[in-house]
Amino acid sequence: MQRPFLHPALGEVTLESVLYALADPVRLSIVCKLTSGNCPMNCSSAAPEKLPKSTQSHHYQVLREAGLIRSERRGTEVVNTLRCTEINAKFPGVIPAILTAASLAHGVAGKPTGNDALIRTD
Amino acid sequence: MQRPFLHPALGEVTLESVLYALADPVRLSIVCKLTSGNCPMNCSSAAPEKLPKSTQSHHYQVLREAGLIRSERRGTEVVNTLRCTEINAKFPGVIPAILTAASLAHGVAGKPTGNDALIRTD
DNA sequence: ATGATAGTTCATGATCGCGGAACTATTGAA
DNA sequence: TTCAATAGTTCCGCGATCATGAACTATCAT
Repeated sequence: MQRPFLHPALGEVTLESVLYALADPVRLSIVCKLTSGNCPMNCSSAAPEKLPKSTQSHHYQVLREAGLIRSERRGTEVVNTLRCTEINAKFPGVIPAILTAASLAHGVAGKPTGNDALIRTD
Repeated sequence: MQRPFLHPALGEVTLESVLYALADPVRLSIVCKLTSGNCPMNCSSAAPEKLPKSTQSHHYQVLREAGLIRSERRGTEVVNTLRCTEINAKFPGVIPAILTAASLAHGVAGKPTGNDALIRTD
């Protein structure tokens, strides 16, 4: 727990890494919880239950390095805040549209490569 | 070349798979070219040059299975069209915001996990 | 000090993605 | 028709990435 958190400067944040970070159901649900709940929220309360701590930690790292969240140590826990105003300044409308779509699509469902039930057309 | 193309019905399309598909610089540039150019466009002319055919083919498969493009065989080539009106009906504003951000961010740059030059904050 | 809590780091097995090589299908000559 | 060219696809192997249990670190309360 000694290594400091590394956050990209806004200039380093790429659209691709933001999309990549949000393309995972776990991370998308974390971001949704952070938007809806009282924003400075510790790791385990924003992550889905029953997910191993180590896995949670890696997901937070991805979100952090993508520039989506800022993490700070507060005693024994880590509180995370969205950097959505910053990101929104750089990529206008992207985050709001995604979060709206996520809540439209009810709660968040499906896996990154959910390609069941494809229909043939050729 | 015999297996027919499989396209997900709109109901099967998930936000996560759409974001995942667009999180790759190659695929994002393909989608950008499809929006800007005359839309029904064959594979090699929409993909970046110097990319191996097999890699291109895999990328088109990802875009197709994410529901972002529709592919049809026309003689010896495959023409691809965006399904953006459909997708936009399901996830309003997401695709336009991403495409706008992509062109803002100049042409398209950076890699999915581009985490160089992080700054320390803790 | 001891234990509890909250999260990180390490190591490893599973999965994924890229790309070369071989293959398939279609078109256009000879 | 056969032959070559064109446009993609499919197979396969290797390297990179991901998820998770186990061990570790840091902080707080008693």
